[in-house]
Amino acid sequence: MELLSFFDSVYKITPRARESLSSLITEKEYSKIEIIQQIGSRCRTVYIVKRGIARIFYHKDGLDITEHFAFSNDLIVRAESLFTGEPTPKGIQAIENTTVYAIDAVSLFALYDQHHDIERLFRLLFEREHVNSIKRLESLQFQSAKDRYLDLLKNTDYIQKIPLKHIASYLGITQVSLSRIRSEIR
Amino acid sequence: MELLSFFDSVYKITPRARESLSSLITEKEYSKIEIIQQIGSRCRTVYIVKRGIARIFYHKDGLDITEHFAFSNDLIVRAESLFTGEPTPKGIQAIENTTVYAIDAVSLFALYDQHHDIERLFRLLFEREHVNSIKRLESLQFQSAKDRYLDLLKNTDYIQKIPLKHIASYLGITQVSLSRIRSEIR
DNA sequence: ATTTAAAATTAACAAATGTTAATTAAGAAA
DNA sequence: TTTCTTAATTAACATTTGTTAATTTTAAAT
Repeated sequence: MELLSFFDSVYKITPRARESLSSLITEKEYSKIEIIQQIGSRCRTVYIVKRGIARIFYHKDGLDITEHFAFSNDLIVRAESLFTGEPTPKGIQAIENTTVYAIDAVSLFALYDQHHDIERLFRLLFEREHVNSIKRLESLQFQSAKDRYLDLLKNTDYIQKIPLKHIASYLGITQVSLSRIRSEIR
Repeated sequence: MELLSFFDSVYKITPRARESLSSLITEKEYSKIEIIQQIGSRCRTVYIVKRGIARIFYHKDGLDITEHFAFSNDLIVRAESLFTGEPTPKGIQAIENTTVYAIDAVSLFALYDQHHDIERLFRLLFEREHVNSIKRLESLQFQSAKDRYLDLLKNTDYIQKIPLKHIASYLGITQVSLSRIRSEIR
């Protein structure tokens, strides 16, 4: 399975662990716009995008805000819920027709006890997410919206497949501001 | 040791593991303003604040920007370096006279191999940091500077011990803007 | 205590981003 | 295609935040 070789590239686990882990992995397909996890739910599934694009979003003052985009091989979890067990005001939605690998979190965490190396693999995977959060923090803390947009253009393929309203809220600005920035650039 | 009971409250490890871990823990004192880790270095130490206040900071366009504050029992690491091995443009500085527990990261990671439960303990500790990063992201993405300041006031004791210029950059605004916000509040 | 340097405030003006509303463009459904 | 709905753009004006510089306050050093 493609996912297992991706995992291998992060940290190689024993064949036995690999066997146990692969039995937890299922595939799910979602069509464009479809909700993968409802707002307000608990995060009890670790998703990894196989193909397509998904986003984490929430509502604030009636606005729809995108917190995160995920592309191929990206994890997509609502960590503030997965790690605490608390419900989260955030949901997950497919932006394109999207296939994800899904791993039940309770079963996964149970496997951690039996296989030290599975816990390590996922520790390393989540550490990458952690670093991503920090990078994003840096850009939101002290870059102008225009610079954040230019960085996003530079670093993110598939960007043209994402509705601009989602990009705007991801950047922390209104859609109108993003339009203005785009017109300044050209 | 106080630190070990704090660790116990997060995840209880075996006495043997506890023994091994405690042999790695040293204490260091830093006086106000003193640099704990230089900008540009690699993060090879996990610090936990015993008492006092420390910050993670970096320079951007000649400005000093505070990315993070740490108080008693808070971890303070430059995760983007600790988890990747790369140098980081960030440094660590004591804001008050500060005592930290220091754990050498290389030795710690070596212990992970021998003690599954030590790896788990630190996984859980770093997960908390990860969740903190996400919370901070939310506030920077779509709250006004005034709301961010009010939240900080509400949630953070000792805030009055931190120079306003550090608070301003932490909030992603200039010191002048923070002064303006403070005068509006009263 | 006095002096000195650094931090915080204030004010005036500039730039960036938000808000509302109208218009155009794009995409989905029939 | 044609129609209809949603997304994106544009414009005008409001608000927030930035910039510079002067002033006051606070804290450090002597």
